[in-house]
Amino acid sequence: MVSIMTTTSPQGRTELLRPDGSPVRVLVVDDELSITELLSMALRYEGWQIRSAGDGQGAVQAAREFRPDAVVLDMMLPDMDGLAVLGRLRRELPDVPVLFLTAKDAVEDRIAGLTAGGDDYVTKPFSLEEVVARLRGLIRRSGAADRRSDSMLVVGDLTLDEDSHEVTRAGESIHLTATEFELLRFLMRNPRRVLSKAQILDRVWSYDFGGQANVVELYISYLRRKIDAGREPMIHTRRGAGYLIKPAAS
Amino acid sequence: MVSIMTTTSPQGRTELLRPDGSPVRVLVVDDELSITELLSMALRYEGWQIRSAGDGQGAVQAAREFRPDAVVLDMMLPDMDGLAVLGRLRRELPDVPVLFLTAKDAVEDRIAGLTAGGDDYVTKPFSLEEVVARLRGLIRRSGAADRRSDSMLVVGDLTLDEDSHEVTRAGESIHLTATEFELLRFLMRNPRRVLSKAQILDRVWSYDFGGQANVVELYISYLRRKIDAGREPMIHTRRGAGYLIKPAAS
DNA sequence: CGACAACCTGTGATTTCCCTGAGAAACACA
DNA sequence: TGTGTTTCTCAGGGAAATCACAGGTTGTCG
Repeated sequence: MVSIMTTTSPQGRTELLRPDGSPVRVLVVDDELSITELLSMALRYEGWQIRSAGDGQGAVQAAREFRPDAVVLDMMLPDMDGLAVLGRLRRELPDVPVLFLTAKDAVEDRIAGLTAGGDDYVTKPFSLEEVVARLRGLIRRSGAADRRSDSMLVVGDLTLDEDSHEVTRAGESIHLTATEFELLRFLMRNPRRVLSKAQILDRVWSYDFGGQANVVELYISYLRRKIDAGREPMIHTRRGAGYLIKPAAS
Repeated sequence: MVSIMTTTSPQGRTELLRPDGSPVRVLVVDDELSITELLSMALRYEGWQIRSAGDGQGAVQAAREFRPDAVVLDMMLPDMDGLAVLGRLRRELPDVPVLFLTAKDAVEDRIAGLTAGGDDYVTKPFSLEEVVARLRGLIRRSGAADRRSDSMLVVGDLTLDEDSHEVTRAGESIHLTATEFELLRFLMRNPRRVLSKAQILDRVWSYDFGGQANVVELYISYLRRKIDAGREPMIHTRRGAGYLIKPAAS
């Protein structure tokens, strides 16, 4: 088992690294090219090293050569059943966590036992933030002995706990809806960085979202009402560019 | 006989360890690959070290080399009768407890005799929580005189005894059905953590459950009626995410 | 200073998710 | 075999969340 460390970059962004300082490796397995590319891009942006495969055969081979620290696996592959692929992967990589991608309506069906090993899953269509968050969780937890429960995002006096989904400002607990929570998580994972509406839409909403772009404005408005209400504002608009979050003091 | 210690990790999760600090070892014997893999995953996640075998021959050999602290043994093996395997295993590992896996309709009286010696059994199809709980019990008890009552889960004023299956809230005893008990145990083993309905279904219901996912909602509803009735609620819904349990105060 | 674009937010329709009562089916036990 | 218990399905009600729309506000630039 490979232990995983975390470091914090100047931007305050926490990165996962292997003990030798090399980037974390993730294998993405899906037969739809658009999905693997979408994921590869998003995950590379996290600073991770990505390899992708389009079928079970390729997945097993890539696992052998690439030795990833985590695997993203679509359960619907052309050449073999998802469970079969899983079995083969496990033989190559006994302790590597797997994030499953499943169709929404398959959930009730046959997720049986999938999350048993501390694995996790997301349903299609997913949002990239969701996938990244889950993967980070899996990798952190597989990092073994170093099981620090570092699932806490902190910006100024604002905290967000990814395990309990709890959010507080100045110690005061704040209730957020699912979408509000994901939006805030994205902002807090990129403090002091301007995020465009398009970026936000891409990452926080699921990839097949077809609605109006101004949902972002709407949800920013919701967040402000809950987080900045009466206080020194932390969420700022950069007109023509996007939004950013930063500690109130400064 | 090897004595077993327990430590508590940062997450508050209790782990079983051997006196030298190395992880507990469990040997899993079943001819169905899907079962051994399912179990291996789940047990590894408990922080245990797992070895698996697909038949009696392999089991005996693995026992000799691997020196496990406990064995999970399917009573239906291809090459030899379960009892024969058991006999051979006992010769290798006289004091190691065994958890039997049996078909539901198997002759119960034979099993009854077997478990007299402090062993235990579960019927297929089992739930992972069930197997983990039984194994923990066996290992703890084989770990000798030092029976520290570590079989107690406590969250706020709610207590759950994994040995006696007794549950109390604010000192008041509460009767739960088997399924309610397992659900509550799973929640209490992960306090302050949001657990999705799929995760819950995965661990608490048996691996071949094919029903509606809303049984989870139903049983949460039952639990609330018994545990939160009239009191400050401890079971909380995170709409769109899952459920979590936490002490009432907070 | 005026005009335009970008942004904010109230309102309400729609959808999604959750809760729970009623009863059928499976089971446990005498 | 009968009775009480437990598990689970189904379906209706209700609450919450999501989102479109549109009118108001603020900022920017000529």
